Amino acid sequence: MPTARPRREDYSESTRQALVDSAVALFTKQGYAATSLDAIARRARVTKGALYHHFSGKQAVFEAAFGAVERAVLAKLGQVVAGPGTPWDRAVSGLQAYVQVCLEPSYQRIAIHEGPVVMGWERWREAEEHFSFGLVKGAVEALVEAGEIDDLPVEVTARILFGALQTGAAIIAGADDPRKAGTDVSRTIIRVLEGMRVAGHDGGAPTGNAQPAQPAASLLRKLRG
Amino acid sequence: MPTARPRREDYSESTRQALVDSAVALFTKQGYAATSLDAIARRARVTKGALYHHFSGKQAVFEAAFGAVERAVLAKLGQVVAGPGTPWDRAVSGLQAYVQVCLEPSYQRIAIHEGPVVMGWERWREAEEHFSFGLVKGAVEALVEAGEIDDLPVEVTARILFGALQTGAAIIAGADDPRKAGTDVSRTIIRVLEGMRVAGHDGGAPTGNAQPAQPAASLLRKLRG
DNA sequence: GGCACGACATACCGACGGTACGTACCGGTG
DNA sequence: CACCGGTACGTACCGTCGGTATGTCGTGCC
Repeated sequence: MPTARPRREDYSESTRQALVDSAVALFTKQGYAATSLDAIARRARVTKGALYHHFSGKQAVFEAAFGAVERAVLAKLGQVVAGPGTPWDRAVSGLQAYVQVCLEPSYQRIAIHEGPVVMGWERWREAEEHFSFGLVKGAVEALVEAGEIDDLPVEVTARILFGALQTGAAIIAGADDPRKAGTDVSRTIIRVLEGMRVAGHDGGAPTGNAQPAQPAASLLRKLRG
Repeated sequence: MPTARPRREDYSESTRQALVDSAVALFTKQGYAATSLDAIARRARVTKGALYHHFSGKQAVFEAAFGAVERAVLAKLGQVVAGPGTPWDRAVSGLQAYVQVCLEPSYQRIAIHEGPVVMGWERWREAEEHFSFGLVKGAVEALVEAGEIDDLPVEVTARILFGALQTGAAIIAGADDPRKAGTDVSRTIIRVLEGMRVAGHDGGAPTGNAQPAQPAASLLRKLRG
């Protein structure tokens, strides 16, 4: 019996959203293993029964939280990389925006650190394809297409760059002086990018902007829920 | 031989080792959360009571497994990076050796993927400082000292490179064709390194090799146990 | 105005991490 | 050789948590 006002009067969707919000908050603060379903439900002012009505289990709750965090990030970054300028400019500004996003504790913990462990690496990778990694990959593809960087294998280059970005974000998040760490990381990664630039190339002609991959797949629907 | 070592300690040590081996095997196969202490003990042909005699809890068991895996890797890589040649050559060959090491499922799962989550990022980072990351950092320091690469912040550069290496390893481990993925990853990362090279530099004078940081700290003793 | 259905709550089970305690065995001592 | 202390386990048990089965209340519908 919920002591406060019964949630029943609200809509089901609101309850589900409250559960997701609760999960994001608790997973971010305590991590997946240390967060109980009872705690998640209690914070949303419902019981475990309600939780199991909306989700098939703890992992499903995590994936919903993961999806919520990723969609928020995607909304923030989508504008930046789709903005004006050359592919190179957009890549650099997107990079800086991403580093900024990575300071969000929820993204750090849920999407980057615990995501692969809880969801399994393969599934996590598949999901990431449609979210932040999709943006990075699109940016790299645009750079190659524009002849800005050497024609390395796109997939591998994008993944490695993605890994470097995540590590950079982790550095910033754990640093004593996040501001200084932020500039250090940005400088270093941009230096890496410049190192991969084709010799004598310093700003090519703009090309059509590359959209991230098609959404498709039932996984997407689950994460979108 | 100073004092006669009682047989009992041999047996005890052997039991502990069996528990660690069992833990490494099961954590690698099933992951931390899905592995029960009973299962670990059973595989070592003892009971949970014995396990709790040797370790303070599940996390301590994981850290022992982590230490075992990391020490094995360190032994393998230590020779490579301490070998002959210029800092640049040693860095490149060490890089390739590390990518090779990363194909070990135990290292992938225990050291890289679950380590930060189970031990906590800060503690994991502190431990890594004395193991594989220590080697990478040492190599980067040597490169900077030798004037091979630009004087970016060493710590940040090393960490980002480390992240890139791990990601590369993960790519190889999950690829359909590991051989092709291996060459792609090596090529890409070496390209990244070359991109960071100081312009017009293609092989400087050898310098004194930089040792990884001092071992010290009680954490080390625990992991060494 | 019953009635089916969705949206929860309640009660309970099994598994697992952790603890308390019992016990067999070894080495030393008188 | 009897005795004793401590180590290296085994056994029994508890609390918590993920998951399930079932009950209940409101609401739209005929």
